[in-house]
Amino acid sequence: MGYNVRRVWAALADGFAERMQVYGLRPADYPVLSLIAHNPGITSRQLAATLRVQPSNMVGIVDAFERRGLIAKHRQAMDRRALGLHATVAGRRLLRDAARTARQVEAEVASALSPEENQLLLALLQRVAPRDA
Amino acid sequence: MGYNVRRVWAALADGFAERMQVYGLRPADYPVLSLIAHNPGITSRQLAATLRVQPSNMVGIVDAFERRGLIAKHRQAMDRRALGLHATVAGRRLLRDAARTARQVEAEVASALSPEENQLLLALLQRVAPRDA
DNA sequence: TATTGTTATACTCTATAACTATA
DNA sequence: TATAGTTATAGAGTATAACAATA
Repeated sequence: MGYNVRRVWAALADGFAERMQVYGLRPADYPVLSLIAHNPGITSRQLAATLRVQPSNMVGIVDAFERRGLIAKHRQAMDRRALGLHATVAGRRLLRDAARTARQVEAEVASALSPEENQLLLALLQRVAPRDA
Repeated sequence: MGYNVRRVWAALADGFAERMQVYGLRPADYPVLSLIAHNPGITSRQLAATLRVQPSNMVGIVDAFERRGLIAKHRQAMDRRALGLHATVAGRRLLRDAARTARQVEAEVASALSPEENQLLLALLQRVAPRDA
């Protein structure tokens, strides 16, 4: 069971990493850009908490996005320590394309099963996944 | 889907890593010891090929096992470059205990589903898993 | 005092390249 | 010349510790 979960996960992760290179994104970059685009004004601290990663590890990712013009930082008025992050038009466009490719990777892996079986697999995985985390 | 596979995999991997510490084993150590115990005389080269890892990465693991008295190396007569690896009594005992614990981790994760549902999940995962790799 | 973003640093995992001794 | 084991090293990825600015 652990073995098979690992194989499926490895197949998804490898295919995902390879396809994201086209957009200049590493696997860890994608969820960060997605969170920023869908939660305008989110801080790097909140990103780290959501992704269960240390805040220091967000710095490089966020800075690279800013240098590429995919996001902009806006110092917040109410708490001048915090930097609200916002996806630019270019960032949203890149994310849209990357998300489409990500869905393709999932579709390819899922092609081994019928739509009903995929739904069933998803439901079973969700019940097995830890409740809180 | 990728998200849920990742969550289940992370839960399994974290629990597994934590429980294996009791035996002084890191996650990557377990399959190596298991392969040696079940394939007496296997070489580090064969281990690396089976686990799809570079041969150089086997050195530290195998040497640590030898230092702990869990395995013994025997220079092969027909090819004096190769070192056949054999689990010692202590190594087999440790593996037996570690394997029991590993099964417990799987059982805990699987406890969210009925036995039939677990079988179904396993079958679906096997069909989604890549054919060759 | 506590928190945000940041720097510097360390550890793990895995990869490549080059060496030695055998073949 | 090719292969088995090994060494040294490099690159991700993620962790901890400590700092300046702000709360």
